[in-house]
Amino acid sequence: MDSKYACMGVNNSKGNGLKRNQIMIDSIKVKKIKLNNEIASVAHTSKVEANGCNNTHVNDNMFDKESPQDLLEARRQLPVYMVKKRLLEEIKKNNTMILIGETGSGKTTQIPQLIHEQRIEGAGTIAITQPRRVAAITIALRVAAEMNTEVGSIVGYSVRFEDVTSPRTKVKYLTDGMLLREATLDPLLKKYSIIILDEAHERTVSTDVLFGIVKLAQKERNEEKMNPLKLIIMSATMDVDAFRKYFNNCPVIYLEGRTYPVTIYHSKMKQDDYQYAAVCTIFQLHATTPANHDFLVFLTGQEEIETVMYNIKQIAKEATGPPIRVCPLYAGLPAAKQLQVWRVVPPGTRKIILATNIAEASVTIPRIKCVIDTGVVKERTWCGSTGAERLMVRPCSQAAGWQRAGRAGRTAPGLAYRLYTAADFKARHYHHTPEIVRCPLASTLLLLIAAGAEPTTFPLIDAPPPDTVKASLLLLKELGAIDNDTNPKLTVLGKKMSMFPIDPKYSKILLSATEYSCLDEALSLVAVLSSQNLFHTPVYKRAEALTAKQKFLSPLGDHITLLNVFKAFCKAPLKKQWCRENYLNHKNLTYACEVRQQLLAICQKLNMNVSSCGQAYEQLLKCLLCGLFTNCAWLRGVGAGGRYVTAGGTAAGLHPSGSLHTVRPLPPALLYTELLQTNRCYMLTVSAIQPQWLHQVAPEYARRCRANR
DNA sequence: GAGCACTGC
Repeated sequence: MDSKYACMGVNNSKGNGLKRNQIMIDSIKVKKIKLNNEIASVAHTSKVEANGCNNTHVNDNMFDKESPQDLLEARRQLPVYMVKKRLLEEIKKNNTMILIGETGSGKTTQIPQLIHEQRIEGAGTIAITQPRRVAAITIALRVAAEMNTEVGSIVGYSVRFEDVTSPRTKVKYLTDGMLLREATLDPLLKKYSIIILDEAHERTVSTDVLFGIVKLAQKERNEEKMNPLKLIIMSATMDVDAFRKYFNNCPVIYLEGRTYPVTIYHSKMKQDDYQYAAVCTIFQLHATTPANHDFLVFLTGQEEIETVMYNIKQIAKEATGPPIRVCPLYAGLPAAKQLQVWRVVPPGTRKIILATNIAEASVTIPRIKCVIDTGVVKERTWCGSTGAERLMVRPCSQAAGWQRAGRAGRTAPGLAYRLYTAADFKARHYHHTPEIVRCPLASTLLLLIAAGAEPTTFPLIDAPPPDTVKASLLLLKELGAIDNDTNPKLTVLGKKMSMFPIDPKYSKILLSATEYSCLDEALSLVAVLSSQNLFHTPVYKRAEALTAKQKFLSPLGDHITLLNVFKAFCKAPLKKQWCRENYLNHKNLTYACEVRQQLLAICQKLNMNVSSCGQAYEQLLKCLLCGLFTNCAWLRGVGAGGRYVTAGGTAAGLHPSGSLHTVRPLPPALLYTELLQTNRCYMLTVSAIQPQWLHQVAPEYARRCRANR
């Protein structure tokens, strides 16, 4: 092996016949955990990878090939199946428990089935939450196949836009966000007798809030002598001490997983340029390893991936070794291009996948032999005082490092090259900071208040900064959703706002739209604003992409431009082709259409009149201001040197990618959707407004703004 | 005249 790398613990396989995963040998976490019940310690070298994987890429045919006998045999091979008797005893005995199961233990697919076979759930339903919709869907399909039943009957799933359950459903997989939505209608979650929160270590805002919801529901149902609620917290690896403390020292059970050993190499020296180090490592390995070894390289974003891809292609022309197929993989990539990653390459060709952390947990790529881990991740941070967002490249956590390395051991033993030193790795945080302490909280708080909780006393494992809570409550007060910001109660408007699965600023826009006779347009625009970027701009086709965008541009600003794109998409007969020609993201536009339908259904339920403002866009912009009035900026100075200042006093510029960037004279006042902090502070998705509109739309806020300015 | 990771309702 190249001397650039120091090898860590390669020969740690135990002599007792247990071929343990290299990742688990570094047994920090096993030692750290004080186990109440060490139930299972089963390891296998079976040729079949456990099917309990939580992050399967969608594949409709995946489950059809196996006969019921095959399925049963596969189930029996799973570590969790081997210890089912003791596990079930523990589940019956304890009302709350934490279950730590490594990848491949089968916990997600088997435990709900085992519980149901024993009818432990009684008259209620078993809910199993997942952070991602693909996971909820594919696991439900798998479990239905294993139980030899149709999905939607005994086994079902519920995700946004899709509810495949029936009154008969006893095992229900759903996204954590979906269960949270259900909690606003029924905070005691009465229809469930057992709730399993899976992938708890990911610490999404929804899971963190659900912890509190289910804890309170369990307590209250107990006190009111209602049907009891059993809780199981499941996770791969996690900060068990914090979780145990939170759940009153409940028992912890450890289940061993089943993955293949991955040998980890660390860089001996600190690397100053991880991109360069990645390219060097790729070609060193390329020259020395067989062509059928696929590489997976973790990078931080689209631009970086495109640059590295370009460099690889240039160097490959002169390098020795087999032919190379490079595949980019990031969320913003159109779906058709993403699929290249799963396509089989001709024999003798090496596949090199350049991915963001989408490949860390969200999708699984088979046959990866080598992982090259740059050790960095792009993370969104949010500045509460200015409201600006920032994307920063930072070192990833140890947990992420293990997760990335593990991607090489899914189907066979693998190798992982870390482009940072072992000392660097050890110095890192074990986990990343939970999302709830670093994001805006207005929508979460509105949901909590709607679910009858008190925001100030609600139990959370990690409390968000008090300033963030205060600012978010103030915003809800200003939007008219709550009556006061110390002991908040929902107003009539707030009750309606909480019914929409979108940012409260956006639901306020919709609820104001009837007044401006523009609900038709507002629905489209809010749907687009709630989706991801509609424009696809590859670095090397920037000019073409810009030209294509011209025909949608509106001099009024980005909001009307987005509306033009959306309207044109709805009319286009051949949507996929049309999107390709116009450098637009078909997936995100389709998603926006689905969101619009959902929002429309809620508006109809509220008896709102869907009228159109036609070309009278001033109406629409005033309506936008009803929800976004805290996002105004005013011109300071004149001419090209004109600068804008936000209500919070932050100096901000027009982003060059926006529709208003070249418009002169500069509008005296602007409405922006987001603030982005890079080298400078930029306003994103901006429209021009008349300064007096703010006084018409939000007089109280306008007065306070003026007083502060 | 710059550059946006990933989820979810």
